[in-house]
Amino acid sequence: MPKLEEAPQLHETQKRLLDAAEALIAVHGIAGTSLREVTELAGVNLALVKYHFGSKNGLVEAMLNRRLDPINKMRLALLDEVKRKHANGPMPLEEVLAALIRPAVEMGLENGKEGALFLRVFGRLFSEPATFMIHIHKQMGKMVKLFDAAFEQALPGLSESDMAWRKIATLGVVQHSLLMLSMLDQLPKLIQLPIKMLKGTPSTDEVVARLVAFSAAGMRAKVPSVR
Amino acid sequence: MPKLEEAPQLHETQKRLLDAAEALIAVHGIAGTSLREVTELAGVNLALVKYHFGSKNGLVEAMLNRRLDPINKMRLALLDEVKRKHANGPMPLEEVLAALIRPAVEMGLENGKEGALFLRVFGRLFSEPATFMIHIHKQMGKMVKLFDAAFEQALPGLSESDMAWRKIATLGVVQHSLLMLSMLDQLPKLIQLPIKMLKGTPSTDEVVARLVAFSAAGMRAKVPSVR
DNA sequence: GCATATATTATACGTTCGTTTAATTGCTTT
DNA sequence: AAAGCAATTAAACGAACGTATAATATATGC
Repeated sequence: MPKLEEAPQLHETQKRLLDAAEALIAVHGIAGTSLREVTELAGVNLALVKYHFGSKNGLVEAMLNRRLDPINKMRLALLDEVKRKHANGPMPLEEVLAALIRPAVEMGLENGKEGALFLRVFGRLFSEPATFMIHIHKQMGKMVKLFDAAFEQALPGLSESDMAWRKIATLGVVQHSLLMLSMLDQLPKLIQLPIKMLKGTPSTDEVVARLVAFSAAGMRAKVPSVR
Repeated sequence: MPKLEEAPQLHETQKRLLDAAEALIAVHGIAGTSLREVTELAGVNLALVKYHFGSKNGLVEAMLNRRLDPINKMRLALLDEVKRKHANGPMPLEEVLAALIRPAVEMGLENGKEGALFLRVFGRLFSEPATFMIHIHKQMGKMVKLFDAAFEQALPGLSESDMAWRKIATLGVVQHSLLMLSMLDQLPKLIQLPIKMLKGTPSTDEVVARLVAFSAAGMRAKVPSVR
């Protein structure tokens, strides 16, 4: 099975800045995180943000790319595997969904504290300024197109809008579940919401299985025609 | 069927401030919205925020309460109806879900531009500082408890963690779908993601039916035991 | 070992932020 | 008409923001 690639080597200073930005943005969002907080946490001079990344936006985009690049590459590799495996027939919906979902879960659960932090960043992405949504979309454009085609094959016969609603709901399942998963440490104290969904941390396989099962059933559901 | 209650009367100035805060926070988030932008859009003096709401936090919480109060009251009223209707037997999962989902959809689709704006605020809630999550949770505490019991009855026999995962996924479906729905105006231009999920605006009934169908199927799905 | 990039530092600029004060307006009650 | 309360105003506070610059330190190539 394809694995998440190692990050390309970069300066110690750059890595420290990306780590610090990731940790703070995970909690306070982009607008709520100042470069002074980032550089202090990184133990690095303020001006080095401009030197290495040009601007705050540059830092944020580099932070996003560092995680999204390997996730998307692994997604495409997994989808390729599924395609090869079912070259003579239709791809099972569950396997397409797993190819989409597993890399993000793996990034979140198998990279220690850094991974969990990125899950929170990922969970916030849709709430950040449009600038970054555009950036992320360019980042993911090719991947999205290939998965669109895969869904079309795994779940044939749906109208465009039927398919769009289902993909949006699925993205919601994944995004929100991973956000909650990444907040498990702090959440139960703030909120008594019974998030006893784990004793210890659940395994990657368990999380993927749960999200895939829920999403696949949701995507296959018939909608009573009240339109 | 219970309806969303009318907002209690408040000063013109207060309403203008709440409207402006809602519109700006919907787009830029709490941290990304300044009181000067809010008061300018409202056509009101800066100091009136302190006078009427005490602080920026006070303004934000009032803005949230104005929408969440009627939504939650309608949820409880709808749930009561479902309970009465099925006093002699178990409540159907779909009807419990509809009681949870319909009020938010109705607020978003049947209150003009203001409703759509609040949907975007609602979609961002989990990405805002913990302060507000705590506030919202207090707001929703009673409603959440009653729906927890209803889900337990409509979907019996699940372990605590099995139920928790399903509720989280369902919340993700609703939150993300409504966020995308509220962004339909702007999104297609920024992103070619085929959000042709509608010609014109879909009806409340259609949206509720889609979200309920997806969530109910997801909640009923068996998870292969790979744990 | 000296010149040349590369990396880091301290410091500052001009803005904008949330908050606060004190003076003033408008309206109601007597 | 006067008094009293509610609402609004203009102005300012110190703090924090992203960005920029020039001087300095560190590493690299010859």
